[in-house]
Amino acid sequence: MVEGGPVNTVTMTIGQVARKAGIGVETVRFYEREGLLEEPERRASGYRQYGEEAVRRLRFIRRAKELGFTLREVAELLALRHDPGATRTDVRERVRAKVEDIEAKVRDLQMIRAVLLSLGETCQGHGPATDCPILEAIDRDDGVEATPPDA
Amino acid sequence: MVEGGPVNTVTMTIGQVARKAGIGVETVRFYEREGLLEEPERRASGYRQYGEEAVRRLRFIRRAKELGFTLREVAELLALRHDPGATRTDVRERVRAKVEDIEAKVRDLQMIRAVLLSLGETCQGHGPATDCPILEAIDRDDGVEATPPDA
DNA sequence: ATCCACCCCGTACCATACTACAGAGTCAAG
DNA sequence: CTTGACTCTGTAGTATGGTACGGGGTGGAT
Repeated sequence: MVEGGPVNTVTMTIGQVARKAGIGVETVRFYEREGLLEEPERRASGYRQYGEEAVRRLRFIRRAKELGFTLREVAELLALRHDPGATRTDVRERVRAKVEDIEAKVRDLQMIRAVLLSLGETCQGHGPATDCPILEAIDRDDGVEATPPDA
Repeated sequence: MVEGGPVNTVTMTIGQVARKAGIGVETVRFYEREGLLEEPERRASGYRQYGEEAVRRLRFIRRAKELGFTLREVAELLALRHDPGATRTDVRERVRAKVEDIEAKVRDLQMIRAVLLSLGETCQGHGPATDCPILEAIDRDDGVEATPPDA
């Protein structure tokens, strides 16, 4: 934002900015390579120079990741933030989609949980595991869940 | 189980066993490399020969994966199944631990969902995204969630 | 005999999000 | 001016769960 002359912006090294943002130095460089963080100014020596904006951006990345956004999605959010043509509707749409992702994941997990709990009830006692009904059931049981809990 | 002589066990090629189990040929070899599937007999040509037991085992793997077990955990379950010293309690313990994993994941996801929903309410209207409260909030908001929703 | 689908092995590659390392140069304090 | 902490680049490795490929041999049907 503020450019075109020497400002009182205190500059930081990559180590300082990383510490302030609560991430590792290597990670800062990684985000730069991945296009999440714009390439900073350099000193004559080649050392990267950062201002406070970089700390905010890195914290944003960290927080958005905590909220379940992938780095690709974080990049989109960051792009929205800096795109004058982007509307709040665009932002809400991203958030809504992520909420739906989360709800789908929760539903899947709860279905899986239900299956596991019901399996647990079929396997009482202390006998040998070799003929434990759980293992038999996993064998035969089919398609309570269509997709594995990844994605 | 049945060994020591020529039995009426129809043998299958890797392609046939893969098709029956609903996975890919490469995946079968992958599971073998990873120790989930024991190395099968070979024909003189080197072709792998499988019986029905292999199909059951592969389906077990597939199903356990759908239930959220990692390949490592699946290997443990398979080991239990073939270990005469293993008890049903051992099996139940695995299932209980997985249920707890799942419940923890669900709690995390629901916390994240709540944060996202509350963010969504702060960003009404159709203005530009550049100053959308969601993005501001992600900036400042701290630590509703300690760990990202991976693991 | 020929054909084509199938199988063999080993290795490399996909995505995700980092993390580590080697070998060299730099900055600042004492 | 030396020392030690820090930074640079580029590459490689981690974990997870596979998928793809190249270059060759095999099986069974025609």
